Amino acid sequence: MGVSIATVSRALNGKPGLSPELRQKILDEAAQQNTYITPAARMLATARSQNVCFVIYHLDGPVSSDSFYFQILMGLEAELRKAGLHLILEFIGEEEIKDPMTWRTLREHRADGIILTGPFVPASFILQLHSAGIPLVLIDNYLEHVQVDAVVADDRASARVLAEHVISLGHKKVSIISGPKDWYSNRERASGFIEAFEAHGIKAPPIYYGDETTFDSGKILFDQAYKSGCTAILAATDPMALGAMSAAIAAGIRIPEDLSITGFDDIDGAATATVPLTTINVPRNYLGRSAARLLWARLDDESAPRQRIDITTNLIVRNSTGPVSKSVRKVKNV
Amino acid sequence: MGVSIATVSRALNGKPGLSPELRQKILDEAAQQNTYITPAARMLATARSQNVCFVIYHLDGPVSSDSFYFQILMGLEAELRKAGLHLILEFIGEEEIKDPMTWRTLREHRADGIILTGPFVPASFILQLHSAGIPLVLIDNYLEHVQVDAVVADDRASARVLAEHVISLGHKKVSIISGPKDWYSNRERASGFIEAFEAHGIKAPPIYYGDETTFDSGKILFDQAYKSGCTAILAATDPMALGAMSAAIAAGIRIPEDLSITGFDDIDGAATATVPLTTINVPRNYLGRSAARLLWARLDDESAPRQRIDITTNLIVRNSTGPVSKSVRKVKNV
DNA sequence: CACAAGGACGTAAGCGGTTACGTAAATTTT
DNA sequence: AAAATTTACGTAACCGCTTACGTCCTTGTG
Repeated sequence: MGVSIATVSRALNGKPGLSPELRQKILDEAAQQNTYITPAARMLATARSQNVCFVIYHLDGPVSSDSFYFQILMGLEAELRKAGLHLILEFIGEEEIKDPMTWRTLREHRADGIILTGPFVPASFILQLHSAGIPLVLIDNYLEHVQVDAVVADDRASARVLAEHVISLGHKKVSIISGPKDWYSNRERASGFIEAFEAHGIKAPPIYYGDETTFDSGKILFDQAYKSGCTAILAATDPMALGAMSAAIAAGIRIPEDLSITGFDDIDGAATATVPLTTINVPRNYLGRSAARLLWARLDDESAPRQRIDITTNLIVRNSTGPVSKSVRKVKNV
Repeated sequence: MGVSIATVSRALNGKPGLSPELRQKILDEAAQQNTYITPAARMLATARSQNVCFVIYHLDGPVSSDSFYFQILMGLEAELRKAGLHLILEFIGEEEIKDPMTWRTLREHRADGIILTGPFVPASFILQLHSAGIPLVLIDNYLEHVQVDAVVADDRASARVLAEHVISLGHKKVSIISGPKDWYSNRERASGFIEAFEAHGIKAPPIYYGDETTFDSGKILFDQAYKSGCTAILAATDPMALGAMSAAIAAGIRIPEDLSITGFDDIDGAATATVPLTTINVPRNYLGRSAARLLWARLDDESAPRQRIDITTNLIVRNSTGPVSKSVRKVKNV
């Protein structure tokens, strides 16, 4: 009591121009009365919401990699919380991707910054946001030649590691099954696979593209891929690998004796599949945390140099990969 | 131009006291200029944020049913969007559960209402929120004797259906493996199982409790459960069922010839497990949508009678359940 | 045709903070 | 010791919207 609201404001916001004793007294009193700054008023006065919008861009229909995003979300929330920021979640689709300005959260300035993800965000959309000067961090997306903050699981390097593993088991005839090539991570992964083979002087494996990266898609692509006479199939995602595995087993092909299969992402079902899947584990929680920290830094200093953070992943070797067996080739040659 | 801000406000908010022509003109002009009401100012003036907070209460450590929540989130967001509401996501743990007032989003009044979920939300916490008069909707939780809005997957009825299926296959000696009994859904599911058996005059199956509802937990409980000489195991969750399945297969037990196993939830890996799992599918997206609609109605009319919405689930019969086989019993009797 | 009633729109007072600016007291400078 | 700074805190003008109230112009009524 007896203190002006200006002084209280200064105390609560840790601003200078106030004696330490008075500040402490105000702080104590506020804590005791469980008082809190009304966000609306602060927002109005400062034009800052303390909100961050996490945006998942998806085509209509179900989002495939459910738990992938959820774990990112958990990491994100935990880290934003430390910075006193709140998390607004939004899914955007076809309509708002055409024109960012139709996108309500953005138009309303409900968030101070944006964390954007999704497997196939159009570059034009990212560019529009970026040139509008909105603090932005990309997850699992990246634009060459444009300075925009991003945190990505190092798909290409991970793919190389996975391919190295397969090569070390003696496989030389390999097929790659992938989803649409305009998805950033599909491209990166395929490139990584191929780089590894070329580095070993092995002919680049053929890539079979499907429309999706789902279980069914893997199942469908299996036939083509196997027909090429390969001893190993590298899938762009776990669901695809699982689908291929399912088709293989149905065809009486033994895994890994007759055929090795690898996935990518280490989804929930990978460890508990018919044959536990050799795959790449992405520390998703950390992906979220890094994105949050990156955005925080950006909010703090608009002019700081843009960063790209590569998160390293882990090769998880399970039972779906094994040494190439001579006998199989014989059978196939009959 | 030439219109007072009061009139614009009335037009934009669809309030009366304005000629249709002028209203349309203002609306058109606003749309054209891509103007939008500043949320902060509106919040300050109306004391409403247009935000809804989705809260997942979890113990420290990883949240198990990842994709479960994610699909709820998607449904929630889609439905809230229709109502012009925004979704704030928050995970709360031990600290804030003790005293809701330590919980920042609540204290700051950043959200107009709350949607709360988590497998073991303490009743005391729910009661505090409820008695504080905060618009609240529970997902997969319910308090007897307290009038609070809730949308729940009908665990008990689903469990009965699942048990009926197993009973119809001839199983009489069955074991139940479950997680902690203080989790709402674990209790409900076990009750449903037992009800079905009692309805058929079959002795209630024994329940084996674990500390968690995970794959590992199912693996561990398998031994005890199988030792009882059962021909079927009903698990409280899919991961548990998968864990039990893994342990069974490792022990040379054939599924479903020697042992039937059922899960619950139809998680991603259920269909692609070693033996595709018979389980209960919960329409999670719809769970989220219903919760959103319920909260919206509540925000609209505080005094409306509370509702509890039971979402019906679907029995998914796959390959992990089969008729009880006589031969197995013989082997066991040796 | 005078007057009451209602409709259409403008005026201005908040909503609860932030912050540039002003002022009095304490401290340093010369 | 008087002047010049610096420090500590209060004053008040916004921030952009909602809404009670006031004014003016229509329209209805006896």
